[in-house]
Amino acid sequence: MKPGQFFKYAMLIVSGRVKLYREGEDGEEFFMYFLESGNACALSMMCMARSQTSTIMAVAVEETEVIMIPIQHMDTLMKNYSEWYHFVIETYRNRFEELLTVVDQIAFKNMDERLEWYLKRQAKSLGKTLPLTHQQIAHDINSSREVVSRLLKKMEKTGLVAMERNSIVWMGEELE
Amino acid sequence: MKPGQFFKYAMLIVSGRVKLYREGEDGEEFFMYFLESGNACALSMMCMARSQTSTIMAVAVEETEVIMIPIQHMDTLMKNYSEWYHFVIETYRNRFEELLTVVDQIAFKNMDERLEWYLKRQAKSLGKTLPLTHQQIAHDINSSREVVSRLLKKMEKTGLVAMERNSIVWMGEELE
DNA sequence: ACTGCCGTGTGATAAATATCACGTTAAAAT
DNA sequence: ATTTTAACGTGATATTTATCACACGGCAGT
Repeated sequence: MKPGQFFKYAMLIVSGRVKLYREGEDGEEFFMYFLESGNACALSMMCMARSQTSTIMAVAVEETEVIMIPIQHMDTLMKNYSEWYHFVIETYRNRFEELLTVVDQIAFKNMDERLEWYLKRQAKSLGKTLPLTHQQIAHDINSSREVVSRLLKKMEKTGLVAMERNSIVWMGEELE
Repeated sequence: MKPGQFFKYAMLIVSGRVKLYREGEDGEEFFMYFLESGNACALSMMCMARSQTSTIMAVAVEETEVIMIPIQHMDTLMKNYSEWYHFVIETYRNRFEELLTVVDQIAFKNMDERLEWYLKRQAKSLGKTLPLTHQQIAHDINSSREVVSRLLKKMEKTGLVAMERNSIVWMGEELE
């Protein structure tokens, strides 16, 4: 899903994982959040009223099943099923909150804290072993490989992560 | 309105202006957007389902009139008035988009571009003459006065702004 | 076993931004 | 009119992050 594409369906993730990120003008990327089993894509639901276009990048990073609800059914669903209605509002709210925390991070925090936060979120989604190269991480937080390498090295010394080739193991506190 | 306060009403701005911003742990601020005449506060509408708390700072920067709709009426309004329903969804969507552009700026752009973008948005809301000190601007974009001063000086040389004591005049292209 | 690629480590350097110190100016207060 | 205060200007320096250059080691393909 790329910016400019039309939404014709509201989407619910049944299984798998979708990565949502922004793309800068020069091809930079910035990771925002994952959609996972049970989540709905807030944007796809908000565009419903008039088949508006997406403004965000989304790629399935695993084999993913989705339920696609034609947008013309959204209005009647919303009106007639209050469970559904509340689910949708709750989805909006959660994504909005998540975006706000993303803003906090990049507005107020330095790279070391941002990296830590990034890894923690990845670990929450993917488990403690993260199949990520330094290069990929750098890409996701819009930094550079060298910086990520050095910061990881520091975190390894404090015991927060362990490094292996092609993966990082998150050793931080329990994840919910 | 501070983080932690409960929403008991969904709010519509009738006149005036409300500034929404985030607050960092050490008291830093980061300007997000204005709510103006005709706008609704998206967050206040999303918290309705269960009187959830706000997570954002909001202050009226002008004498402001608002319509406050008790949240317990929101559900029935949404179900029975499709105009209202679409207005609410549209509000969600617009704020969401706005947040995404904020993320873009701080994730991908340098201070000079961010300052320019900030001033342009202010000018769009407040008119070409902006009653802002360098210090206030620095605060809003989470930078420092000196940096803002120097960047403004550069922008003045290219004719993009004119500076007066206690205010900046935006000389850029027409605004919408 | 050899080759080449990719991921990683690391010093040196550059660029962007923040901070410090101090000076200047203009408006406000007395 | 003098004092006081807040806003602005500017060089010097520090910090953070990005970039460059290159080295090393593992692993896959031949």
